[in-house]
Amino acid sequence: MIDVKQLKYFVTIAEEGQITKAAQKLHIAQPPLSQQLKQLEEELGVPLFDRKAKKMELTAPGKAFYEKAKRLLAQLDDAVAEVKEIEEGTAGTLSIGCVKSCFYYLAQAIRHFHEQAPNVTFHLREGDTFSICQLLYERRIDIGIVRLPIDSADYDVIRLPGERYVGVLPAQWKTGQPSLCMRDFADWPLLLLHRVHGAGQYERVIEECRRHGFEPNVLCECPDATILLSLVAQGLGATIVPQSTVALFRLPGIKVLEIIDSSMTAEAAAILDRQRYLPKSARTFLDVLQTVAARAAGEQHEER
Amino acid sequence: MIDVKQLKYFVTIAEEGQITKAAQKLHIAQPPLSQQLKQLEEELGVPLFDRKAKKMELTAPGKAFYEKAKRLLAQLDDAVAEVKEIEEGTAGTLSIGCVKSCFYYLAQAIRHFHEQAPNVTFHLREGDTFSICQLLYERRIDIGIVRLPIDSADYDVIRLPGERYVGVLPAQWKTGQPSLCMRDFADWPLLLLHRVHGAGQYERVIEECRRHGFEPNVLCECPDATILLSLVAQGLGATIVPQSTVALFRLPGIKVLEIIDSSMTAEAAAILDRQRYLPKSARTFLDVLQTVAARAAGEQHEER
DNA sequence: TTGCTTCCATATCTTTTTCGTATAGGATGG
DNA sequence: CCATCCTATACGAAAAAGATATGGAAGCAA
Repeated sequence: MIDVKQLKYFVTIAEEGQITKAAQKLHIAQPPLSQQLKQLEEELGVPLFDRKAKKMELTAPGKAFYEKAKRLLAQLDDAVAEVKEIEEGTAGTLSIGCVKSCFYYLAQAIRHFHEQAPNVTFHLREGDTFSICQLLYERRIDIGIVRLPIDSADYDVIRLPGERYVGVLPAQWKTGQPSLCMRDFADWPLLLLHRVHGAGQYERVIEECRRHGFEPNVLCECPDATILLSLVAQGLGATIVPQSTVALFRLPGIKVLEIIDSSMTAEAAAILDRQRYLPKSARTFLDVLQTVAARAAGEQHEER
Repeated sequence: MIDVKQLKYFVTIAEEGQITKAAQKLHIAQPPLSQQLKQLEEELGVPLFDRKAKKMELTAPGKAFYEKAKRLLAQLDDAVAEVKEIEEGTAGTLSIGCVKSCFYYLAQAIRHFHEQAPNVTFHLREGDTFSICQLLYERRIDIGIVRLPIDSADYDVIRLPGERYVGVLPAQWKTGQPSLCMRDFADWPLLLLHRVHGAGQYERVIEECRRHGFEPNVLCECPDATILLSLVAQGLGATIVPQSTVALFRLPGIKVLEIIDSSMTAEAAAILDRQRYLPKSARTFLDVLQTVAARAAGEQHEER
C-alpha cells in the first residue's frame, strides 16, 4: 500500500536529484531510502527514475507522479491544518440556539468572541427553551442558551449569573416614583413571557405576585420577548422581564423601572449535549459568554 | 507521520459508523483499528469521533477531515492510475525528432500508432541527422529517426529496412526509357541532400557516381528534402533520394524513375538514448515503426 | 432490576516492516 | 588507473502493526 512516507521520500529524491543527499535531508541513512524508492516503483509497476551515474533523472511517468505527489502532500498538510484550526476554534462554524430573552448575552458574547477568533462563523437559531433543547438534542446546534429551570437530565448545564427582573411600562404611563413595587402591577394589565412547553419564568412571576398578595391580571402571554415589548410600547400593558432582555430590545415607547421589593432573579444557562464532543471554539465561546454574563451582573449591582 | 493507511481506516470507520464493522470490511481485527484511530487522533491533536454507545459520530473537525481524506485517497488513486497509463503508453506525450527524408515512415507509424493509443500525443521536431542526435542527447526528444551512418557510440540504434534510391527529375524532362541508369545522371545538374555536419547519403551518392565512371555535376546541395524536391520541380536539375522520401513529398512537376543499375540502399534507423528509461508508449511506437518500415520495404520489392 | 448482547478500549504476544551498519559494484574524473 | 562518489544488497536490530484475550460501558428484553 502506497504510503505518505514514500511520497515524501520520492519527492525529496526528485528535488535533490540524488538519493544520498535526499537521505541526509530526510535524516535517514541512504540504503533504506534506496529501498523505499524501489518499493514505491514496484508498487506502481513503473520506474520513476533513470539511474544515471551522477544524478537520478525522472522518467516521464516519474515527472507526472512527482507533480501529483507534491500536490497531494500539500493538500494533506492543508487538511491537517484545517482540522487543527477548527479544533482550536480559530475557524469553523458555531451553531447556537438562544431564547430571545437571552439575546443580550449572546450578542455581547459574539461580539467579544469575534475579536478573538474572526474566522469562526455563527449559525443562530431562536426559539423558546423547549425548542432550543430539542435542537440541541437533534444536534442542530452546538450550544443552547435558555432560561432556567429546565429538565437537565440530558444536558450539561452551565449556569449564568442570575439577574434581576425589571418592570417595563409604556413610556406615556405616569408613575409617581422612579421605581416600582410589586404591588404596582396589581392594577395594570400584564403581558408576560410564557413558554409554549413546560414551566418557567411565567410561573415564577405569577408566584411572586401572589406572594405580594394579588392575583395578576394577565392580558397576554407570549413566548417572544420582542413581541411582548412591542406590545408594551403600544401601551397595552406592563411586563416584568429580566433586565438584560430590555437592554437589547430597548424599543422607543417603553420605560424601564427597577422593582425594589422583589429579589426574584432570572436565571439563564448555556446547555450542551453531554455525549457530544465540543469543539474548542465552543468551549472558548462558553468562557466568553460567562465573562460577559458576569460583567452584566456586576453592572447591574452597581446600578442598584 | 500521518499515513495513507490511517486515512483509509478513518474513512471506513466514518462510513461504517462503527469500528467493529469497519474492521471486518478492512479484513483486520478490531483492536488494531481502534489503536490506529486513536493514533490518528493523537497525531491530529483532535478527537475525530464522539464515542456514543451504539455508533461513532464524527465531530466537527472529524467531518471536515473525512471530506478531505476521501478526496485525498481518490486523488492518490488517480495519480497511480495516471502513472500506469503513461507507462503503458495509453497516455502521455511522445517526442520524436526525424530527418525529413524519413518522414514517410514517421507519418505512417504515427497514423497506425494513433489507432492503438489515441490518448498519446506527439511532439515532432525536424532536423538533419546531427541535430536530431543533439536533441536526443539533450533529452528534448524520446526517439530520433535518422539516416545512417551515424556515430552510434551513445545511442541504441534500431535499424530500419534499407530502401532503394530513385531518380527524381523535372516532369518536363524527356527521357527515352521508363527507368534510369546511373550514367544518365552524368549529363544532368544534380541537387543532392547533404548533411550540415558529417558524412552521410551525399558522400554515398557521389561515391556511386564515381563507381559508374563519372564525376557528378552537383548544382546544389541542401539538407532539406522538401526544398530539394521543390527545386527539382522548378526544373533546376535531377536528384537521387531514397524512395520513401518522394513517397510523401510527391510534388507536382516531378517524375520519379527507378535506377536499374544501382544497388545503393538508404538506411535509416530509430535511435534512443541508451541510458534513459523508455516509456512503454515509446517502445510500442518503435514496434509500429519497424512494422511500417518492413511493409514499405516489401512493397518496394513488389514494385520492382 | 437482571441478564444478555454489542461494541469499544486495554494488555500482551507475535509478526511484519523499517531502519542502520557494513559492504560491494559501477561510473566518473583527474 | 586509482580515487571518489553514488547506488544497491545483505543482515541484524529496532519499531510498528496485527492478532488474541479480556475488561467494561451501554442498550435491550424479560
